[in-house]
Amino acid sequence: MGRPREFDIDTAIKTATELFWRKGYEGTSLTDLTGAMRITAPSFYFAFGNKEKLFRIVIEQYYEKQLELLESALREPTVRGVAEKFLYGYADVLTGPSHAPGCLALNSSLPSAEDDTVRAWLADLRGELTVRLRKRFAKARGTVELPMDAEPDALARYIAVTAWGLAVEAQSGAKRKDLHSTIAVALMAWPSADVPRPEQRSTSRKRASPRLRQ
Amino acid sequence: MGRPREFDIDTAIKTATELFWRKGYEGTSLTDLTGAMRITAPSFYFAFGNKEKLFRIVIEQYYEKQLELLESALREPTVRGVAEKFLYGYADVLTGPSHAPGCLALNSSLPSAEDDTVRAWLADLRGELTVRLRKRFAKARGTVELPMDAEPDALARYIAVTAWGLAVEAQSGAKRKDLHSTIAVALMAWPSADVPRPEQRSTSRKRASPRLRQ
DNA sequence: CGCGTACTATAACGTTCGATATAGAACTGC
DNA sequence: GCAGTTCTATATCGAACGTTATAGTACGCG
Repeated sequence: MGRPREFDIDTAIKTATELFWRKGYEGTSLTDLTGAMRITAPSFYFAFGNKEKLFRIVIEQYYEKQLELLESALREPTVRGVAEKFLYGYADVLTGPSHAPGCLALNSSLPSAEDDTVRAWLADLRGELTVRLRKRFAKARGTVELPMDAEPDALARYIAVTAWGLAVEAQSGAKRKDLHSTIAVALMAWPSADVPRPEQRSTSRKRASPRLRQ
Repeated sequence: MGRPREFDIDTAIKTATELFWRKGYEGTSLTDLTGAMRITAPSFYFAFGNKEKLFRIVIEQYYEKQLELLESALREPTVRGVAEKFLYGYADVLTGPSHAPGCLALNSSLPSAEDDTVRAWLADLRGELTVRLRKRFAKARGTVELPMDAEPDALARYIAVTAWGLAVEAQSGAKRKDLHSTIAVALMAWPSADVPRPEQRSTSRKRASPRLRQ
């Protein structure tokens, strides 16, 4: 059957997964891949066809696992259980110790900030925004606006997370009304202020009302 | 004072902004930039120094506007008003008609899917996940799990948005406990089921409890 | 052994990337 | 008009990119 392969293909795929996770799709060069796999370019092309085909293999393996998580979540007896299990499970994946932080699929588009001053800077700017929100919430804590045991850090991060998620959705093609109805749900996590002065309230907006709490 | 510049520099920056928004930072080549600006490479380098410096100008202009939105939101009399104003304002930016969809700063890392089969495929995979959630929620609607007037579409998108946002946060360095406390807040938007069978509930997790609703 | 097949090594392909050396053109101030 | 400065055009740089042609090596099978 010809000359036997001198490297383990599954190990090579794992190596590639790690690289894509850390450096993104375009950020991972063939030199990176073949170097880490300790094979030469022709061996790479013989085994995988090209970079994109390997990437698709990697992502498909990843999504198989993600789908397992999703299916398992969907089997929860309550829809809240579905949400809970999926989000916590996903968070575990994002912070798993055996790979770079974040989602492989999203990181592949959003290359790592490591060794990249531009991206590190962008991440900093994002962080700054969260800081400002946190300070505002911390100041409000203990007043009628926010109970004393609220967590400004968690609240600020929640707003930021929602914002980044909206940005991803928008880029994928979500329309304004989609985003608005999503925000309407997101705001249900928020405490209504106890009778703020009505004339100073934020610009009233018509918004979809999911009415989850009957 | 020497030879006058033959192109308008503000117009050129606007052109660059549009390109970065649509194609991302690395996805926008100097050929793209100089071509759209209708200037040659030396003119570009004379005017802007290099690609990164131009990008920083563009992003700084963008963040100035974002900060205006944020400051304006922070001046809201209630913290809920802050969240509301900021999120809706951001959504407006994301879907603004004068530029590519999404956030300029995030898109710069997450290059556009247009003319890119790999990224289009990744966006599709993300969409599929939302579809599955929606179907599950739609099926639950009208049962004890979910009231009849709930919106499966908005709920599913909310979970997805939260997930993508978590992914961005995780890549920027957020720790697992940060994500968990964020999720705890996110789940406050969710209706608790009316007494599900306890033995079938999802794996109980200790989680930070912001206790927003006293 | 020797043929066919499967894999690997060397070396280089053409293209695109961001960036520039060199020279010349267009303006102001003297 | 000449000097000094500022911007532009041509033409090209070296490096890195993904990819491949060519040749050779190692195995199973007859």
